[in-house]
Amino acid sequence: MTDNISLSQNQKLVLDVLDKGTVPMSAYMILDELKGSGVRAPLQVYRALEKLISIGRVHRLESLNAFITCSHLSCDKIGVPAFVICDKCEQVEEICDDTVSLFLAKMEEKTKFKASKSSIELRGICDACEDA
Amino acid sequence: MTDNISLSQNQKLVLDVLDKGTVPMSAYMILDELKGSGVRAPLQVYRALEKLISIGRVHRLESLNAFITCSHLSCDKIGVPAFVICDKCEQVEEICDDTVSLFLAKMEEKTKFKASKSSIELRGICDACEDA
DNA sequence: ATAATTGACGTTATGTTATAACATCTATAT
DNA sequence: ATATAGATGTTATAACATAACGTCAATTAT
Repeated sequence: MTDNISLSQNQKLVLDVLDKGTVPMSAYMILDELKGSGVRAPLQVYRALEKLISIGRVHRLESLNAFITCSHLSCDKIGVPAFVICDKCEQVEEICDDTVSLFLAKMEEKTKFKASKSSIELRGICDACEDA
Repeated sequence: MTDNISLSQNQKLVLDVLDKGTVPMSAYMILDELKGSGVRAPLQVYRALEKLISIGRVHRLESLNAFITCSHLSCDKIGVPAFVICDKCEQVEEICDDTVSLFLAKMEEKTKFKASKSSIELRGICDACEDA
């Protein structure tokens, strides 16, 4: 549990569920977890997710239609993340470094494009699962 | 129109619709276009798309839930594509070069990960729309 | 030749993901 | 005290995708 100040009740609930999970969760999985806490409808979850994403506490994985907490508390201060997603164990590694930012810069230069909300997701098999 | 040999009727129909479109289309948009050609159900479209994607003639844009034809006829021979998607005019540029492949190689090395079906999508505003 | 396999087809029903529209409600700032 | 901003709750519906069933034609193995 970290800096939840200024988050609303539903936003805290959703973030807590995601924090506890070790793999990405869909909005409806989150909803199921929160059925006991007074959260009843998909929109309550989606609205909380929208807010959490906007402040960088949560990321949406486009290729999974699922959500995870930011592994840096908030990526906003750091940069655009890339996700490395194991299709076997479902673990996700969030990479947010020069390799990614330089790649993006190069792409923007080459295409004369101003990227604002990119999605970089590598799908495959992680080292641990490969060995197993 | 290009090398459609060995494609089935439905596969050809779906590919033709995508070829005519200048922007990504959802499966249901494609279905609407094909209502007059005897294609009736979503599954017929999804099955054709699955095949077309598997042979590299079509790409799925995860962040849009939409599909476009490969701008290289088939990426299979070339490498992993990255997509630069303008949120204003919806034009998509497909980039499939060293910048992308070197980035992927670096990421794989760094994370000890074997990527098989990555998704790289830059969302933002293209040069033309930026100026306008 | 013929049985078996493969890949495509068509249909109905259903599952999953996401948002529209409407009505409150509370805190903050003027 | 009142406007406004953000959060809430609810119902209904839209949009995206697949399961499960049965059929059929082309290929290939025996």
